[in-house]
Amino acid sequence: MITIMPERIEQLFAGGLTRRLEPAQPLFHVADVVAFMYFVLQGQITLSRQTENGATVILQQAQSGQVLAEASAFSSTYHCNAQATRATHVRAVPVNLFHARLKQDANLSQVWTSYLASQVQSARMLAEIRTLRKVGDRLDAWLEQGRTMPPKGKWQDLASQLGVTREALYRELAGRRSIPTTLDSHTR
Amino acid sequence: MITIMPERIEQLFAGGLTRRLEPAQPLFHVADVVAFMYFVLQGQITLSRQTENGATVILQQAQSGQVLAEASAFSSTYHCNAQATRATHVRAVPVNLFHARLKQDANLSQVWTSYLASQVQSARMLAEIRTLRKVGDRLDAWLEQGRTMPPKGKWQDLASQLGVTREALYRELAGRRSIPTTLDSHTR
DNA sequence: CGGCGTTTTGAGAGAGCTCAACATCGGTGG
DNA sequence: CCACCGATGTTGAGCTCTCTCAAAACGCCG
Repeated sequence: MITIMPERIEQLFAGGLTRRLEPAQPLFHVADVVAFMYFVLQGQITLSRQTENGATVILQQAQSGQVLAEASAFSSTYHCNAQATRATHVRAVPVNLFHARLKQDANLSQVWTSYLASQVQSARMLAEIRTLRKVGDRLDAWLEQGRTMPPKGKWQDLASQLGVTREALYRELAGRRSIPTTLDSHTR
Repeated sequence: MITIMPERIEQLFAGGLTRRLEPAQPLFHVADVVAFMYFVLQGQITLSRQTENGATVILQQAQSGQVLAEASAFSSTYHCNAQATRATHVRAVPVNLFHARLKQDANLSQVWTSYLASQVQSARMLAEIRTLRKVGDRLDAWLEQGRTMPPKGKWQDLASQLGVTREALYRELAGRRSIPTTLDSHTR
């Protein structure tokens, strides 16, 4: 497994405009022309799409350190909506500059490719984690990735990452606190 | 959303050796030196890793048309185990040839990058699908991606894609057959 | 025909979700 | 300094859904 340093991807967004979004503020909509590539500095952006039946499908919850809708680099228009879930800072770089950098700098190109590969990896991992039924198992699998517990105050974010309600996560954590020595997870 | 034609990625594996794997046969193990990149022609390969606690974490279920462990292209050794879940055909290309092709052919490089971007997209989508609780919702979301129902005989594979048991999927399908006109999904 | 894998359907149990109440903490303003 | 407020954390009780275990009905092929 490769370890991607987020600072390196940020090189691709060097000199870009920083833009601040209020909670629920949209960044772009379906069918908009792709003019910029965005990098989440802080906060969270939700990418979603409306289905024919009117249901909303979430495509990505972009966290800080992630690039928004990587595939939009290959498209002339967006195929999803982007909206801040809370106060968020993004860095924007014109797509043509983005492509120019990739073309001219083989190093940056490598950074971009390995970033994509690592995103594939972690997205697949997350998908597998979310097939686990018990929150304890999900938490274990998540922690096994070399991740550590976020500070108190961000546990709700962890809960939504794991795909469970905050109550369920709180209960799991409470249970672990009360029996700190018992490490065996009773699978099934 | 970009549409990736699997034939194009296959260009990267042109001239590679085709290898046949029996069910449960391993392809490589953790710590093995990365010598080849693999493309699944037919069948399925499971990528997994053992955690310190002895639990097995699944990282990817590579389907036909997918490249195995894309991130291994950037690593000297594998960080996961690969094993066929059933009879499977893979195409193998030496990593150095793989890299040489990417370097020499800007077109192939583009194919590779857009393939990675599309994989990121679909993996994230799958992760979101698997946070839905009802199999009906998961199936709807899956179908909304422009995918169509696989032929009878492959519904079990769909079930595992959706992260549900085959019984649950069969029941859902049976329910839809009996009320073919009712299209509204009662999302509470 | 017999065997094997897929598809169906049933019944019970388990685990998380929902709804609800309440505690805690930090910041704000009187 | 204290009352108030919003967001986070905690805990309880019932509901809902899928999973699990079980038992058949098919369907295909040697």
